[in-house]
Amino acid sequence: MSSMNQKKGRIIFHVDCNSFFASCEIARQPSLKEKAVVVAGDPKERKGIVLAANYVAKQRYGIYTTMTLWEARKKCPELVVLSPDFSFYRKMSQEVFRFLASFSSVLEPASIDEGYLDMTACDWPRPPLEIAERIQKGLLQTLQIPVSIGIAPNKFLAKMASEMKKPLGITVLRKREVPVRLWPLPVQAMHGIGERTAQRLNHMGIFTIGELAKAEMPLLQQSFGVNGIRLKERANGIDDRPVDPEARTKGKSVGNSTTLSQDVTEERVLFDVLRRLAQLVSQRMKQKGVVSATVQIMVRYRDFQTITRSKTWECPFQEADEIFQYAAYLFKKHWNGSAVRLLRVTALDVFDQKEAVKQLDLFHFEEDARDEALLNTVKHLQKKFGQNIILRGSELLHKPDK
DNA sequence: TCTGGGGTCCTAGGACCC
DNA sequence: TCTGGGGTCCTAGGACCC
Repeated sequence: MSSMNQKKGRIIFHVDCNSFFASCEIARQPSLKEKAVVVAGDPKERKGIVLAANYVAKQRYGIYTTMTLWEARKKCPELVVLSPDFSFYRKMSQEVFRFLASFSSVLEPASIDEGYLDMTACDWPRPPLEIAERIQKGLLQTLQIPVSIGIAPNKFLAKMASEMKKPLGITVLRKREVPVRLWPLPVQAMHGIGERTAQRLNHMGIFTIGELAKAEMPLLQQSFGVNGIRLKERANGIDDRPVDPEARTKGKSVGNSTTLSQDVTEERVLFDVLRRLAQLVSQRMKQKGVVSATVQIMVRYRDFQTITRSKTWECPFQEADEIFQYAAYLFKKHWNGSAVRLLRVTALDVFDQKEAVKQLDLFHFEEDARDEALLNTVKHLQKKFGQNIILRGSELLHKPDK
């Protein structure tokens, strides 16, 4: 909100793994260290883009993430190209966070390879800079993962700070340094401003973070709504968001997608893909112990035109079969018949499996309680959540276990 | 022989209800 | 015999991030 209720004196670390996927690969194959290494998908499957590049590839050859493998090879013919191994990266990520958790319990993973630590309440006897050095050295020695660390009074500044020196940097950014260190930068250097917003700001005559910091609020609010207010605050170094250890665990959706190795027009093949994606989604939902009542599909056509369609059903689900049925229903209804490049199936607004039963407690029925459809629904729920779902009078109840 | 796969958040319009 | 206004839910799409 305003700078008045900005919490004073917090110490926030942003820890960012450098070239994470590439670093993981080099950790298990150290002989690659001096070579130019990228992790990339298979071009035969039309997935040939660079997902991560180590610093040799980045600095010596100018290779960057999202570049096509074809371009990267042109820049460096002897490039070492590895296929992604996501389960290995997830395992390494868990190790990184386990290590970080030993420095502060107020830890918020922000993605697979970065996280925030609130060090304010930690009674470490050493100054923050020294703790950051310990974290950096520790991760490098025990896991061979290089990280950059930003130290600042809030998340936004910590994030901006960790970006300033890579790889293996530690950067302290104080609020009073914002005019000198952030304001000269172009707006697109700011976390939260992408290509589109940068263009629109430039159009308004705002090119640097400093100009954004001093921009007229009504103007920003008119063009960007609540985001306008937020952008101006951030440009002034203000950010009240707490480091929330729960933020990541309460996920909002679970989805899987795939780019087909060729554009497909044959319905049967597309349905097979949807079935496979539904299985993956179901598997991950079960791992997380969540259910959902909303399925979304995404269809990208040959020309990259992309649509999403979703629908909410009455009963929460988790089984692959159901997810497939719902996805297939949406696909049948909305597919325009032309060649498909990518398919995605997502369970939206997922919630805890245990909550599902609680929610049913609140699920009231009127006089149509004896409708066959309703009874079927109840049977269906019993099958999924156990016999302790009962219909009493006009209410669907969860009967507690004895 | 371009353009991966996993997400989050916000907006805006329409339906529906009071 | 003329059309308000507020609130909420659902759906679609866009911007952004790693």
